[in-house]
Amino acid sequence: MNDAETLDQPDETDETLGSLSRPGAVSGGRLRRAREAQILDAAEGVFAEAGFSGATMQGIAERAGLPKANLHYYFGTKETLYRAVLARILDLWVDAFDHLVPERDPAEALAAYIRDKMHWSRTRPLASKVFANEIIHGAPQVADYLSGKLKRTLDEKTRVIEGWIAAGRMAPVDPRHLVFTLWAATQTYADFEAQIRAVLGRETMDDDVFLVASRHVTGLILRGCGLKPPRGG
Amino acid sequence: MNDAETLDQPDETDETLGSLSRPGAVSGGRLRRAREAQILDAAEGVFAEAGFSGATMQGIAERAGLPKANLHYYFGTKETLYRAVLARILDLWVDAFDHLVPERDPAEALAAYIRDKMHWSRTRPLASKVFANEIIHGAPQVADYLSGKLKRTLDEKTRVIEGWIAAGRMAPVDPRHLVFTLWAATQTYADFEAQIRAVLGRETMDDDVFLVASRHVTGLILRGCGLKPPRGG
DNA sequence: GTCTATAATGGGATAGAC
DNA sequence: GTCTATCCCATTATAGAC
Repeated sequence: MNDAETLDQPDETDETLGSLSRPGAVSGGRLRRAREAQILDAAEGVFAEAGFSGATMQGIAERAGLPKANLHYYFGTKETLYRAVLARILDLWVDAFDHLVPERDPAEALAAYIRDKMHWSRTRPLASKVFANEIIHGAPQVADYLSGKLKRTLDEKTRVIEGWIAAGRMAPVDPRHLVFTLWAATQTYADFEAQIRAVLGRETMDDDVFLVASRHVTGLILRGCGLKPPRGG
Repeated sequence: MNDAETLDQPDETDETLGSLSRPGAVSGGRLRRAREAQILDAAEGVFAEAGFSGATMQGIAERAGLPKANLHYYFGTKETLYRAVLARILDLWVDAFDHLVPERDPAEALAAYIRDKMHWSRTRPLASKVFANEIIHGAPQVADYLSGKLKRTLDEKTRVIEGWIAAGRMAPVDPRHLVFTLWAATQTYADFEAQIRAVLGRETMDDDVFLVASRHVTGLILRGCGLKPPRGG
């Protein structure tokens, strides 16, 4: 199909999306890094709003304030640029799972995970949308990341949750499906923001919506797991 | 922007996507209806896999086993065909809310709603993906439906849930955000199926996955609402 | 490194025969 | 009503001047 194999680097410690700069380009150069970030920011927005096929290099160039040819100079092709955007998003999300460790109180750990995920939905909704779009269309670019690094992380966290359950510290919930629900319940405030705004009759997703949403998700999930919220929130 | 206004029919009883056949075409004709369904099925699949921009009329035609020009004969433009696909999906989903009525037991009502929604994720994942894609990209075609009919339905069901809470029949949960969580937790098994399969290490989403998923979502949400599952499920 | 101009492709839409 | 052949535009990518 496509060259998705080049994304998979099972021999390396980190199974991220791999080498994303052009073959001949050295990574250094403060100016280069700044230009790349400028282009990635613009691309994230356009890919989020239009999808991969709907996005145009011209549109990304205009949003970045650069001529179109510069994008090709820095990233070669539209697909490479798209993969670079995805890689940045995965880097962003990988850390939230660190809260789920055996020694921590389950209620505190889950509340912290929800807080972090809601934070990214609030501050980086465009990144979330690009990722959602990629998954809906069958994950052609990130399939190896999902079945590799992400699967191993989920397996590890599944054991943590099973440990909590075995110790009687929370109700017997399917750990993997609990995580699916956590992903869905938090990311919906970024991905489906248009629907939520519409049915709430709001022009914008303000802080107060996210405050209520965070309290709701935390309370509902923790009660669902037989836990009490750690704080008055 | 676009002609979204034509979708809004505030004076009619039903705020669906409105007249979707071509202006001159009479609706009758058994053969016509069959051909339209054939095209809509193919279009749903291609739009789900590729998005609106990524989908090609050629690809839809091949999937339907028809020449490309026939699609234009029946639906005029690509956008009209896309709107017809969306309209069919909304018709499909509108009924699940009927379970949430004041006189019914909250646990039974919510469990029935979850069951129906999981059923659609299981049997019509492509439809769910087309809708998800539309919302992620800002709901350009269904904005009026969301802020019209769907908002009114949600407002009505909010009052039902508030009634249950006021009567002490369930825990005090924000009704609207509860619905957002229900939508997210059920539709994720259709929309994010590629991710779920990848991290579960499965080639296909079989019945057993949906069985576990349904039990999980029902149990977690009902406990989160301070309710006990109505059956042994 | 940056930009203009252009080549090459792909796809939506339609004309017109049957 | 159905289908083939074709038009025309938008878009990716690149050549080559600066």
